[in-house]
Amino acid sequence: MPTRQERADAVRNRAAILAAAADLFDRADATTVSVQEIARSAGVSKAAVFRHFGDRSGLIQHILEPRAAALRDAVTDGPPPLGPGAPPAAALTAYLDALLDFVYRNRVLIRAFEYLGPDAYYTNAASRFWIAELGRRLAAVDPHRDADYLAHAVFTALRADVLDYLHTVPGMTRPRIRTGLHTLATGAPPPDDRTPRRRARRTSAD
Amino acid sequence: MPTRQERADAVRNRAAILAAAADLFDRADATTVSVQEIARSAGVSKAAVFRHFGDRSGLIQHILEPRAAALRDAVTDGPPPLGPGAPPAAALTAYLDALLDFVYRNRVLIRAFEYLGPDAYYTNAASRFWIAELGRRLAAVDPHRDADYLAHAVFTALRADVLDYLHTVPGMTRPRIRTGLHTLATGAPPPDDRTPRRRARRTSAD
DNA sequence: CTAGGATACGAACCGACGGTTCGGATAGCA
DNA sequence: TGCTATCCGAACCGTCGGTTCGTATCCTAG
Repeated sequence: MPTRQERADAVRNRAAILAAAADLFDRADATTVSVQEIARSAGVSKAAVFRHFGDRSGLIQHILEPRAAALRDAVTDGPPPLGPGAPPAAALTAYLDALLDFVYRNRVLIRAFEYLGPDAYYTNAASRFWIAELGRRLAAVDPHRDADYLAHAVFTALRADVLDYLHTVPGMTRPRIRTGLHTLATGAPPPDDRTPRRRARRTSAD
Repeated sequence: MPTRQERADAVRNRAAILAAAADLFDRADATTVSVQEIARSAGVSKAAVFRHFGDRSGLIQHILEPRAAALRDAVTDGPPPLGPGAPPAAALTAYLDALLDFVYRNRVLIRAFEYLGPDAYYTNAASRFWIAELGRRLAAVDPHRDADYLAHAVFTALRADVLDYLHTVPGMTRPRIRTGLHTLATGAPPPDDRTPRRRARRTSAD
């Protein structure tokens, strides 16, 4: 029994919801966007949103997934150093840079996801993949450290809310965060680091 | 004009609310405890809770503050190595241990606080104090690293939700987290570390 | 082209949330 | 004892994520 073709209005509405949601999530503070708003912005009833995506979490995942797929492909099948085959140190550097970039570009959406529930950020399939891969690359660089713990710690430092906070409140620039992140993961700045060396940097007198 | 003495029932109710809230928060998942529940458990109306503490955030802070005060005093005025006067490495080790212990003991309450809002965890006065002190001790140990960034990263690794997750999902023990945390902060395990050395530790086959 | 059954639609509804309003009870003070 | 500032709880508010259900729409078989 062949499944009936999907109704045209259903296809249209789902696309409209996705577009409206992506737009609203990317624009505003993620936690303040209600499903009601998204539905209204898409010209659709709230029930339609829940029918298509199950719940708020499903909607967010549907927007985030295609964006994450590109990075995942580059990591598993792309050319080195991000893809497989590069020497461990270069592989780790490229991976950290790619993750930082990805989280930063999608930070509002990821924050919405983090905010879903206590462990939502860590226990979803995508994050588990990133963490496992991070652990592998860390272990390849230095098998003496506890790569599993370190992977979780570094991944935590990559949380969207953390990056957002570091950027807006203490005003840390992205290169500085990048340097700090690499230092955290490897004990040394990345090879091409351009941030000035500093001794006993003092907190700015604010 | 001398202020009238506070009404006895007001004093009684405030104490009852604090006790009930502390109990509920310590017991259950922090994010699921509603003000309604607290009020009912204290034998008081919901309005009474808001009258005494302003809002949910105020209530949580009122419970957390006295617990934090003890640690803060030990850090600023207590005997070394937690208090001032110890050599930098010992001061940092003691501080990390004290923070880890404090967060772990009060993790449910702190999670409730973290959950209040996006930057609530970092921007409140107490956290700013812990982060600044952490930065100072980190800088004293190694002035070459970016102590300000590192302080934020280590403090993030000390978030209650992170510790809770590490403990319950990947099943990391507290000594292991402690070792990882010290390694993160200093590049080496704490001097009295007892966790077995491991090379290329593999993720358990789950 | 049309009839009919599947399917998606939105309006109305649900319980619970944090927070507010307000008239009435009550405790402190003279 | 009586006045009054204070504190009380019941009822209410708008909004949230999520569900129910009668109806309108769309695909498809004849």
